[in-house]
This record gives sequence, structure tokens and C-alpha cells, in this order.
Amino acid sequence: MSNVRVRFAPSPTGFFHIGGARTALFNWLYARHTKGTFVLRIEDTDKERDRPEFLQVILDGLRWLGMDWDEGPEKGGNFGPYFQSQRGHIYEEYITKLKESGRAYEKEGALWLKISGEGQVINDAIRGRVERKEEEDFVIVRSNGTPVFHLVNVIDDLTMQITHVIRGEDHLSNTSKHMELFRAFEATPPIYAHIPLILKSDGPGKMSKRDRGALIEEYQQRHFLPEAVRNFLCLLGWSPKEDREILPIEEVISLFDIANVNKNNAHFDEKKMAFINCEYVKHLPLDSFVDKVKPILLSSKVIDENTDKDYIKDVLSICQEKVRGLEDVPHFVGYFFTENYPFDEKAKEKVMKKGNVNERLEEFLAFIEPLNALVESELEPGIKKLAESKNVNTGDYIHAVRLAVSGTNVGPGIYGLIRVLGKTRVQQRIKKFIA
RNA sequence: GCCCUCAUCGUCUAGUGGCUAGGACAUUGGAUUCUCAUUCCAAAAACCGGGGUUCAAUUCCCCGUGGGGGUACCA
Repeated sequence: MSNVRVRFAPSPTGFFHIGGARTALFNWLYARHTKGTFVLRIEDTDKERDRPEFLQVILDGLRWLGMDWDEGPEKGGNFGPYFQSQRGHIYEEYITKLKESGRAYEKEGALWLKISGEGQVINDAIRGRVERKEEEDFVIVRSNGTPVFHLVNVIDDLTMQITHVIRGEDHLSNTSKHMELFRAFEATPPIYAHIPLILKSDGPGKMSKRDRGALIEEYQQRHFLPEAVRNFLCLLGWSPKEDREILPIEEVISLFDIANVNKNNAHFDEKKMAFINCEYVKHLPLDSFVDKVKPILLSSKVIDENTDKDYIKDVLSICQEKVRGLEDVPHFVGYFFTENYPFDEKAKEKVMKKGNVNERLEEFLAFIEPLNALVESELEPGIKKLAESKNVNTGDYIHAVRLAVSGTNVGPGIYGLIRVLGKTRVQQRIKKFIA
């Protein structure tokens, strides 16, 4: 284990923002890369907004994304407590130090820090040398007695022996205040690394919690694969510097370094997020795809506890490569599990326009009648031969059959579809359609 | 206003003092005489502007412009 100690310090406000998740991720990656320590600290000092039950949202989100912490809530550690609300006595102690050294003074009931008057040089690990001078004394304890963010943040980083502060660029301007505080405590500031922000995909400014795709909870609810979300987040501000984008987290850990994090802000791209999720879904082993999809099909009432397990697996095996993500599966496979499947009017219109649909279906029925089991290896050449003999396109049979047995014109490959539905069901559905 | 910061296709990015400036998403067009929400192929698409430095700048420097952030007894 190295001596690197990084931290993620969220406020439990009831949601887990994508920007926060990315900050957590970069801290976590750096900790794992350096074999250091990832500390989770909860900044729950805002009485107006913070609620204890909101903590769970953050913890769930972190776990979901596979970011385990070495110290913090539900884990403990030698530098606790890890909730700011429980660290009051530590703050008192440090406030007293400032008063005694003459660096803090009271005015109008609030405690102010007397600035050094010198420019602060930040040797940012990402941005290089940044110079900024704090021009005015600032409040560190409000007149109601509560300490402000800058003070507690610095005291926590100091006492938790944080070596690298990896945080959003929105804190870059605050850093001069924080360095003033470290100097006032006669301590060496940590190494700072300010990572770029995630901007809205369209309008101006950074992602806000109201923007589509801004909350980790949204991806959880929409059944995104956490590995995919994490992979996408890795690519926002960092790159493996080769022409690959989908890469396992172990590889990211070994390649990641704060020195090669980008400086420029990145716009959120919903489409790319969806694409990466698709890639992960497609490459899931079938068994794990089935395991993940089953509960979704159950809760959307597409299947129930009695639905045949092998049949479910058969259906999913032909659909996996076609679905657009786990959340689309119920809609995609609905007709496999009910005789009451809806007909897509546009698809119907498109197929019927070709004409002679019933004739084709009759011919198809006659073709499968003598067959025992319907398998791809017989269906494909059989239908082609049938089409040739009638002097029509294979597509005429395929489109008509697909519409009749599924109610739509999109789906898995037709031969697999017919095989999985089975002869009896295919015959019944086509007959019902013709009638 | 002041302070800080950033700048390669629409978007995410790779890259270089001399290259046909690479990849991915998205887009468009083909192919798979089986749909497409699969797959494959192809196309279009970028170095913000102006000054320097240099034999040579997309690359280095300066100034603009544009974006972003900060300017709270919020975090």
C-alpha cells in the first residue's frame, strides 16, 4: 500500500449527480492505480438540505458503480468520524488554534480569517502552475456558530492526511482560500488536481440535476449496466490514448493517472452513453444476460413465475444481439409470451401494401405442414425454394410471416424466431391472422 | 465588473515544429435479394481569429474572441 490518500466528499442531498460520480471515479481510479487509500467522507453540515436517509443514495450509487471505499461510512477507519456532523470537536480545536495564533478574528459575531496578503501558487497536477491571490479576509465561522465549507473541508483533509485532492474545476478558484487555511494551520497543502466539468449536451452551463441523464439513479432505474456507465464516465476527460474505448476496469486502473486527465470540459452525450451500454449488453454471457433480464420481465409482467425457464432462455438467446439495452427487452420480446400481442399499424400497412399477403401465408402454412420440427437449417433453404417456385421474393414470405406471428416488422432473425415460437404457435397465429 | 481556467470534426477524443491530422458516437449512402434497433463497407465532417518566434506552425509566445467556473455568514 502506498501513502496516497484521496477522498470523495459528497453532500447527501438526495441524489447522486453524474459529475460527482465521475469525481468519485477519478479518485477511486487513482487510489487503485497507486494502491493507495480511497476515503469516503460525508459533508452533512448543511442543515437545510441534508437528510440522513439521503446518504443511502450515494452509498448505493458508489457500490452500484463498483467503487469500494477503504475508509468511511459502514467501513470505519483510523481517521474518523467520517461524517462532518460528528466532527464538531475537531473543528473547535482548530478554530481555537487560529484564534490563538492571531490568524482569526471576530467581527459582527462571525469569525474571519486574516489573509496572508500573498499570492498562492497551486501546482495543479492537471493544469500545471496556477496563481491566484486571495484579496479579502473571509468568514470561516458564521455568526450562528456553524463553520463554513472552506474551513471544515481543509481541516478534514488535513486531519485525514489526504495527499491528493482530486475535485471539480469549479473548486479551482476556492483553492487559494484553502491554501490560506493550510498555511494558517502551518501545514503543507495536499497536491491539487482539478478535473474538467461535465457540461449540458445542448444549452449553456454544466450539467444540472434536472438535465436528462444527470443522475446515477436514472441509469439504475433504466437498467443500464453499471460497467457501461462507469466505462463511459472514464472516457469523459480521460482516454487510454489508443483507438479503443471499451475497456475493462482493470485496464483503466493500470493506465489511469491524474497527469493525463484532460483540461477541457466535456459535453454529456446521451447517445454515446447508450451506445456503450449496448456494447456491454451485447457482450454479456448469455446466462448473465438472462439473469439480468428475468427480473425486468417479471416486474413488467411480460412473464410470471411459471413461465418456462428454457423457453425464456431460447427467446433471449436470439434477441440479445438485437436489443438496445436491458430496458428495451420487455417491449422487444412481448409477443413471445402472449397470444394477445399488439399490431404495429405502420408495420402492418407497409407489409399489406405489397399485396397477396394471405396467399403467401397459406403457401407458407402448406410448406411447414409436413415438417416435424422447425429449425433454421430447414426453414431457410425451404422458404427460398418456395419463393423460387412461386416466382416471388423470399422477403414476401418473411415479411408476411413476421407480421402475422409478431405484430411488428422488427425483431430477431426470422428463422430463429419461427423455431423458438414453435410449429403449433406459428400455425395458430398465422391462421388467426388470415381469419 | 473583477479573478481563475479552457480551446482539434456536431459530440467525446488521439496526435505532431514538417503527417493524406487518426479513432469513436451521431449523421448520410451502400451491402447482407430477411425486417432493423444487428453486422459489414463507404462518405461527409475539425486544428477559433490576429499578430509574432521559426526555413517551417494546428503544435511555442502574446493579444483578441468564444466557452466554463468562481466572485456568499451555499457546498
